[in-house]
This record gives sequence, C-alpha cells and structure tokens, in this order.
Amino acid sequence: MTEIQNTAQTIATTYDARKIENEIYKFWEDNKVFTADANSSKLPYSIVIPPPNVTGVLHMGHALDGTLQDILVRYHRMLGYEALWLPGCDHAGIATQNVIEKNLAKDGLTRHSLGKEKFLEKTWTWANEHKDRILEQFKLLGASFDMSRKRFTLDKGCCDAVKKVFVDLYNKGLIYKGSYIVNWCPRCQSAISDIETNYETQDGHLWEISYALKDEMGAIVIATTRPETMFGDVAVAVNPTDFKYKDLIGKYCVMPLTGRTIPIIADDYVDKSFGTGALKITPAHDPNDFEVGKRHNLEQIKVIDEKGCMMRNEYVPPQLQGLTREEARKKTVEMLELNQVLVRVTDHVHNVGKCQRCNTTIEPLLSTQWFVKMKPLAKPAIEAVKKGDIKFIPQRWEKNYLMWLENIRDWCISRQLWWGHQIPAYYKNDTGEMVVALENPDPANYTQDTDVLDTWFSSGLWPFETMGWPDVNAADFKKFYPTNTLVTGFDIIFFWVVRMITMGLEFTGKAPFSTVFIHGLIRDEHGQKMSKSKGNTIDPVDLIEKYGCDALRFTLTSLCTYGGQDIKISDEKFEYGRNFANKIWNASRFVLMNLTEKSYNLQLDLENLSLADKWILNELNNVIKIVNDNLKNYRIGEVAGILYEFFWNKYCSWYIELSKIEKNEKVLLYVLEKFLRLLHPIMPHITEAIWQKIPVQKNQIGILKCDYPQYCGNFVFEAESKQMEFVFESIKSLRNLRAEFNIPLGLKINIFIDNNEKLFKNISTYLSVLAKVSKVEYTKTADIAKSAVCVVEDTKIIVPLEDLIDIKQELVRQNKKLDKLDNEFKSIVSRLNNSNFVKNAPKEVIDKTNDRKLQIENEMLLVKDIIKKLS
RNA sequence: GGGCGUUUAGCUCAGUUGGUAGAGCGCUUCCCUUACAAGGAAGAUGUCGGGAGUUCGAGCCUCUCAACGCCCACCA
Repeated sequence: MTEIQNTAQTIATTYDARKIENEIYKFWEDNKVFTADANSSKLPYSIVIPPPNVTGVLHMGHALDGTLQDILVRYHRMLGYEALWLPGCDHAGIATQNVIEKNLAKDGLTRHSLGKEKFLEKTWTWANEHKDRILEQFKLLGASFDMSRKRFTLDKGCCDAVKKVFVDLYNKGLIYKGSYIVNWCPRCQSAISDIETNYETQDGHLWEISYALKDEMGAIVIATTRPETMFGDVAVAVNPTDFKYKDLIGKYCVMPLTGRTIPIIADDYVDKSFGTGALKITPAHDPNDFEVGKRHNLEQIKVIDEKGCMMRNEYVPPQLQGLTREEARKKTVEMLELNQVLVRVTDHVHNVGKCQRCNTTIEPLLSTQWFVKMKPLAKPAIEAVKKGDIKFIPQRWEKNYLMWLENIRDWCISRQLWWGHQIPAYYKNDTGEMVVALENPDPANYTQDTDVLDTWFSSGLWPFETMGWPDVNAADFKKFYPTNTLVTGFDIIFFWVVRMITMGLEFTGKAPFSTVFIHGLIRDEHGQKMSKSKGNTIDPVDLIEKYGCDALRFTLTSLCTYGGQDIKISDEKFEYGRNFANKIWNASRFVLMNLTEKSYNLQLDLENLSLADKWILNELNNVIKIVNDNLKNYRIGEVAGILYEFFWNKYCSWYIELSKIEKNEKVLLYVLEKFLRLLHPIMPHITEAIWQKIPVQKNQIGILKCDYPQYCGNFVFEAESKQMEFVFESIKSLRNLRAEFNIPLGLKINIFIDNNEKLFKNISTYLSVLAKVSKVEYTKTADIAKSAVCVVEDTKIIVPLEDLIDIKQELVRQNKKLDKLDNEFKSIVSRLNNSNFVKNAPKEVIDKTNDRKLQIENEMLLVKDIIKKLS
C-alpha cells in the first residue's frame, strides 16, 4: 500500500466543484501566476477585456465572453507565449449617472438640487465601491486576469490619453464644434449619438393640414405625423416635377394658428406619392428638414426645448407654451380642427426614435455639439480589414463592418452629463474665445467646457491607453501592443470595435488587434434576449454555485458554433458540464488509486505496449492534433466536443475498462495527464486540482504553466487501432446478441470463430470480462443449427445457445442484417456500374467504394450462409 | 427599402474544401458489475423547410419560394 493510494482513496466519489474551485483559484492568486512579464523573452500574447460597466453585475454574456477569452489566454500561455489578459472597467457615462440619479430620486433629490460637485463626489464614492465587484465576479469564472494591470477608463492614464487624443484630433481638424440637429434625450438631458438611438414601430396618425395661400384664393395641404412642430415651420416643400404644385413654387402661404408667412419651395427630397405630396419644413426638429433648410438657406426655428416642452417664444401660441410635446400635439390638433384647417386624419404606422439607455422618445433638436469627422478616420479602418490586417471570425461580420464604415456619418461625442471625461476646451471668461489644450491655459480667466465625452470615446482607446500610451516607450506598450485577439459580441461592433480600430490606427499606426472573434448572444430557452424586465435572466453566479464554474465554462463552450450563432440556454443544460466534471473526477480517482510507485513518472516504455495501449495512444495523438488545429482556428465548441468524446467514450468506456483486465499504469497515467492539459483551458480548476494530485516529479508550479500537448510521430499506430476497432465491434456484437436473446449476465457463453484465430486468442481475456465469454475456439466447421451468429467484417462469431435460441427469432435477426447490407450493396453496385462515376470520381473514392463493396459482399455471403443453415 | 442569419431525430443543436446523416437531453429494455446511478449495457427515431438546377453523386454549390429572427436605413 503506497502513500498515494491512501491519498487517492480519500478523494470523495462525487466531485465537490465549489470547494475545489475556490481552493485552486486561491492557489493561483497566491502564486501570482497570472502576472505577465513585460521583460520576458517569450513572444507576447495579449487580450484586453471588453471593460464591463462599473454599474454592472456579472451576466451570462460576460460569462461566455470571459470564458472564451480565458480559454485563448490559457491556451497561449501553455503554448509558451508571455500571455496577458488585462482586466478593467468602464465608467459608463449615462448608465452610471442614471443609476446615481435614480438613487437620489428615492430621497426626493435631483442632481441639480445636489449640485455638480457633490453629485460627482457621490458618484465617485459609488464607483469606487462597485468598481471591483464585477471583476471579483469574473474571478468566479476562473479568469486568469493580471490584476496588477487592472484599469479604469477614468483613471489618470486614461484621462491623459483621452485629452491627448481629443487635442490632437482637434488640431488635425478632425474634431469640430457646431450647431447641428442631434438626437436629444429629454430625460437624460443630453445629446446622444445615432447608434445610441433605437427605432420602434408605433401606431400614429398622419394629419393633413391646410395652409392658405398668401394674397390669393386656395391653399396647399401638407401632411405631417408631428403637428406640434408646425410652429417651427419655415417653408412648405414640393417636388419640382410635381405637376399638381408646379404653379405654386415660389409663392407664399400663411400658416394657420400663427399667421406667419412662409415660402413654397421645390426640393427633390419630397416624395410626390406620399401624403399630399407637400411637406412642411421644420429644420430645427427634423433631420431631413434640417438638410432641406440648409440647401435653401432657411431659418431654423426652435419650438421645443431640451425638456421636450413647447418653448416660450414668439413662434409658439401662448396657450401651448410650456406644454409637453404630447400635450401640445393634442391641443394643436384641437385648435386646427376649430379653425377648420384639419383636412383629414389617417392612421399611420411609423418609426419613433428611442433613447437606448432610458427608452424615452428622442427629440431631434438643433444644438451645439462636438463631432468627430469620421470619413478620414474610416478610410484606413476599411483598408485594414480589406487588406486582412484585421480578420473577423466569423468572416461575415466583415461585410457588416465595411458597410457601416463606408456609409459612416460624423460622430456626436459631446454629452451634457456630469460623469465622464470633461471636454478639454476652455473659454475665456470675458471674450468667450476658445482654446483646446491638454490643460487650462489660465484657470483664473478661462472656464472649461462643461460637456463630457461619449463613454465610447475613452473605451475606443482601451487597447493602447491601458498599455501606457501616450508613452510609446512604456514597457507594456512595447511588449503587448498591438494585442492579438479581441473577443466580443456582435452587438458592440459599431459602438466599440470600429472606434478602437479607427483610433488605434490613427494614433499608434497599428491595428489594435489582428483578430476580432465575434460570438453569439446568450438567449433564454425560447430564444428571447435575457433582460431583467422580462424576468428571464439566468444568473451565472447561481449556475456556478449549483453546477460549478468548470461545468458552466464547459457547457457554454460546447454550445459555441463556428458560425457564432446565438446560444439558447436553460438551467438544465449545465448538467452536461457538471456530469463531465464528475466523470473526469472519478476516472482520475480510479487511475490514481491504481497507481503503484513504479509508475510515478510520465515516461512511457515504448517497447512494452499492448494493442490497447497503442490504440489509446494513437487516439490521443489524433485528438491532440485536431484540438490544436481547432483552437488555432477559433473552433472552440468543436474542441469541447472532441475532448468529451475522447475522454468519455474512448478513455473511460474502453481503455479504463480494458485496464481492469490488463493494466499498463504508465499509459493510463500518461494519457490522463495529457488529457488534463488539453482540457485545462476550458476546465481550468478540475484539471489543475487533479494534476496537483498526480504523484510525479514536476518542474512546473501548476498545469497552467505546462506545455500544451503537441502531435508526435512516435505515437502513430494506425494498424493496431484498426485491430482494436475490430475487437470493440466484436464485443459490441456479442453484447447486442446477449441483449436480444435475454441471456443473463451470469450465464457465460462459449464461442466459435472461423477467422482471425490469433487475434481472438490474444483478446480472450477481454472477451471474458467484457462479453462474459468463457471459451473461444477456432473452427471452420461449427454447427450453427442451434447457434446465434455475429458477423463482424470477415469473421463469424458463433454462439451455441442450445435451448436458449429461438430459431425463428434468429432468422429474423439475420434477415434484418441481410436487408441492411443488401440495401447498401445495391446502391454501391449501381454507383460502380455508372460509367460516369468511374470516369469522373477521384481514385480514392472509387477505391474506397470498391473496398466497401468487397467487404459487404463478404459479409453478405456469411450471413446468407447462416440463413441457409438455419432454415 | 438594403444587408445578414436560421429552417436537420420528440427537444436543443453539430455537420470545415460535395462521396448515401451525428451529439446531448428525452424515450424503451436490462443492470446498484468494487472510478463514477451526475453511472453502465443494449435499442428505437430523420422524404436534412418546399421546388428547380449544376453534378456520376447535394444536408453542403446555384436559383427560387416560404416561415421565423437580427442589423442598417427612416417617406414627412
């Protein structure tokens, strides 16, 4: 009895995932094994995390995204790269400010009643408290973060980077300030960008309103979905080719309710067939009208304010002033009706812009904002993908990316919030003269712009601002930038990926990563997006508690497809990973329990390998090759499947079972150890835990630092593998036969074989244990009248059954088999008889078909022979 | 309006250069065989959405139709 056996026997039969996972993660942390060395001579491999919001709690999306990143990082670490996974958080401007404001509202406060200074103080306190929470949760996933490099988008380094980028872009003329129509959220009290606006289909109306012609009889009828904006009208537009209105172009009309006079103009933009063919132009409250207004040098009249209420000015009738947009619409319609200028109302379905953050209806509003000129920045970003400097996986996302960039519009980057990077523009207190600079030129006389930048402005710099940039000599920047792979969901390609690529190319001259690995979104079991309001969320922390982190990781990984399809999950699906973990645990327990001291090393004695040993080594070697190929090509789901299949159905079901009969401890251990390494990136804890228990001299602190297994020519045993497959087929056939004839397990059987005498002699002990065969005899003349027969390739396995056999049943069984063979035979023959097939098909295919034909022919002969003898 | 995706066993889905279909779950029968009942053995189940085409050969390529889903655009 050895010391190790004692140890192994104390291992519980059911895998206690949480206990072991916590121990193992602590072991890694205590030994600081995730800290990357910028001075290492190894090749770098780096990934920056898509920084989760400080407001966030871990959700399934993070779990998937984090697992995939961790797999890549751990794999490359084992391949011998200096691997860095850089963690951090995003300050998440609007999202965070909304959370704080909501908290204030509970106490009846607003940010304005609190004041900017106090509000920011409160927000910082909150952010500091929450900043580490989500990263701590990521650790529950087994994330091999380098926490020594943890970053936050509002830390000093990021602020410096943001300021430098802003100032440089401004000096290059790529940032400008101007009065344009923007998407305004009346609730957030801020401008938002185009992609932060979501459109929602709503039932509405189309109101047709009559505008009287000036100085003559008649009127022109316009159609609008937003009558309340009419007070900002500056023209009525018609299509220049519209016969109906040809004579009115250049004339004037008088607006109802206010009596203001506006011109009738012609513009191609107007669709003759929509509505009445006449369109009111409101440049201050509609993006299209804004463009029309610019073309015709029209005035811009603002009638709705930043809160979404009617303004108090000369254009808005007094009874409407101060009303909300919704109230004003109702009232305007009433007034129009009263004045008998409302010609017609029809139902009309249209799209309404909503704020991505708070779902408030967007007000297109004329406003002075900061913009980034995107066209010049987009050009190199397009090139980088077209040239292949950056590759998307799956590739189809490239099209999406290119189409968006090719049609890109300027990016509104200023937000009227308090929480974020304040814009580094300073205005002279007396003259208002503006200076854009890294620092305030003269704090006594200059005041900084109060706007802050879009959150995505700072996260767009993430891959290099976290590496020490703008100091281009920073060790991390030199070693780990550009990063290798960016892992994220498709939902933030435009928000984030595009910005990182454009900014990275502009400021570092290099693409920030070479591969963008896009995965699907996690959905609930019905395919619905998970959301708190729907109440269909699954909490990854709950899953980890219930099934274990490795189980969660394994299940998620196995559900990933190369096409990056969305992933539907339900609680029960994680039993798959948990069961696998338990299987690994118990198989390892078996191996460790059966190890004797002479096998306390991982060296194989290649001279003394059995058929089974060679088979499993050959299988392992193939798996090693396929797994490496797939990992390199981001086919990670495939890897999970291959490792599961190998371990469960090859190693456990056959090799361990065979080893109970005839054992090669060294091979048993060798294969297990290699398997643990192969699986480690996906299931890091259990593989580490078991590896630590293997009683051999180790030159690494943990499995995470071990080399990843590589294909080796010494372990190619194809012929032996084929033989083993034949053995398995034989055993399976005999088991099947036993089941069909209800032969109790306790009853051993004798068999006769008419071929492969030597092989069967060799494996008689296997047959004895695995198919309960007591005696194997070779004969060409067995009497099969009272026997059941299995035909396995070129061999008849004859099982004399005496009174256990029902001849009729056996005849049915054999005929069924013959039918099956005959079907395949016919199809093969018809193919081979087809001269075009023989002429056109490649030689290998024809050879293979011929081989198969011979094999089937042979089997059919054997089966026919049996049938003849039985009848 | 433009683009993309999906449609394969009862359910959830794989299927990588075209060579007569796979997994997990579920189901049926049997087994607590000393690693594992979160287990073991045996088994059943599919005109691969419809149609046409290319090909010796199509789940896979082309066209077309249908259903569902997503993204972009925003005719007021």
